[in-house]
Amino acid sequence: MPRVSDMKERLTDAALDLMWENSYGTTSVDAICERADAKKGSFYYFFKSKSALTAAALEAEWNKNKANMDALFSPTIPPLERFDRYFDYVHDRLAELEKECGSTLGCPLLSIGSEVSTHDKVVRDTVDRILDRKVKYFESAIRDAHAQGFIVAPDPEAKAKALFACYHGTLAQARIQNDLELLRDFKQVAKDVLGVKRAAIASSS
Amino acid sequence: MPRVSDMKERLTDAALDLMWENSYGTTSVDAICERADAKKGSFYYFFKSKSALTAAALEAEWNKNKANMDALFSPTIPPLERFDRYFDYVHDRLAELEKECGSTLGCPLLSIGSEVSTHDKVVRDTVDRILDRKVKYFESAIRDAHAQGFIVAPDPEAKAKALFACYHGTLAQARIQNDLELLRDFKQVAKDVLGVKRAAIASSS
DNA sequence: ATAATAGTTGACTGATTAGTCTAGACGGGT
DNA sequence: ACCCGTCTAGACTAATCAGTCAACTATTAT
Repeated sequence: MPRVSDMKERLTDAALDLMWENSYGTTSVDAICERADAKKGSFYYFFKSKSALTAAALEAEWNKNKANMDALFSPTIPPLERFDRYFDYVHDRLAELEKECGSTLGCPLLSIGSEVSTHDKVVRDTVDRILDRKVKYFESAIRDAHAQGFIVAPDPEAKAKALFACYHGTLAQARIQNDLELLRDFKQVAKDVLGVKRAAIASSS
Repeated sequence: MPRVSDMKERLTDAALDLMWENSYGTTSVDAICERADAKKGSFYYFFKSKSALTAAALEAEWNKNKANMDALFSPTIPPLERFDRYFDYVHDRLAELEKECGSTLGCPLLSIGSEVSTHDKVVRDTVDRILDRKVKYFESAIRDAHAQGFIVAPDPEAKAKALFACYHGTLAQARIQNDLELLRDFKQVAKDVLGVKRAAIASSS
């Protein structure tokens, strides 16, 4: 088997970077090729369309992040702490990206998914699948928290979906308003959604 | 002053419809003109660019809906009931649109805003401004609910932003997954976020 | 060394894009 | 009747788009 090329990865990386920073629609195949230092021919050797490349890019990103997610949501960590760590992690990553590109980027799954969902089944199904996987981390943390008596959550799946949606909404707002600070208060919002008993709140006015 | 034309409104209506159903990027000026039964010349007589038209369309949509929002969030209605009515209203409207176009569309401010925010200052600022106005309805309802002792919300602005983000996140998920049912449970989520005292919950398993 | 496979090149196509421009149609005020 | 400002018509441009293709190069297993 001759030649081993990293072109495929260069292309998916380039595509995700550009689409995350801008959008699916404004990211042209030419621009992806330029950033990946590829030519058109290589692009269409590996991917049959821009849409297929996008789906592949999202899957690749997921694979890169999976180990990280597994660690953040490790059953060895107290369940409610998993959320705090996860929210911190996302915040820090977005802060890094903000330094690089000057904008608060939010979640690529959400922005690309929302942009494309009504007219691109391939990408939409991919986004759906990945979101499902992510929500499972929430779900099992919630189930553990319930079992350990930290919260009351007889329906962990519904709770997980609700919290997930709230978090992504906050990420979307942060992107639109270009303001990472909107994520700051989310840990408390999460506790409200989860129904964690409030301890001493009435300290500040 | 000769001639009064409804073209401007036809164009903004057409633009919003198309962009809501699909996206900013996939909605071409030609397509907008076709749906509005206009010619290119008319388009650029009224609007200096696609971007300007989009901003105008979003503002126009806001103006159409403002009276409705005022009614839904009327101070004559008990504050927590305002939210329930609003969520019902949005649900019903999205259900209608779903019948017409076969997809759950979510919130156009969010999808267009998220798509465009990093590279179109005109549209982005417009979206920002309108979102700010909408969140004010939440804020004053929360303040009233606090004053009347239904909830504890010493910082109504923060609470309003949090609830708003959660709601929009849920709308975005519904769009991506093409599933309006995701909105069904939101009233309870809203109560959790708001910190409404739970009454009889432990009825179901 | 050579053949077969894996990957690369870049010119090309035809469709579509946002936006321009000139000529003229319409309709109310006088 | 006719003028003038509002609006419309639609051909046009130049750029950009996704995608195609046939020729080419590099690598490795034999």
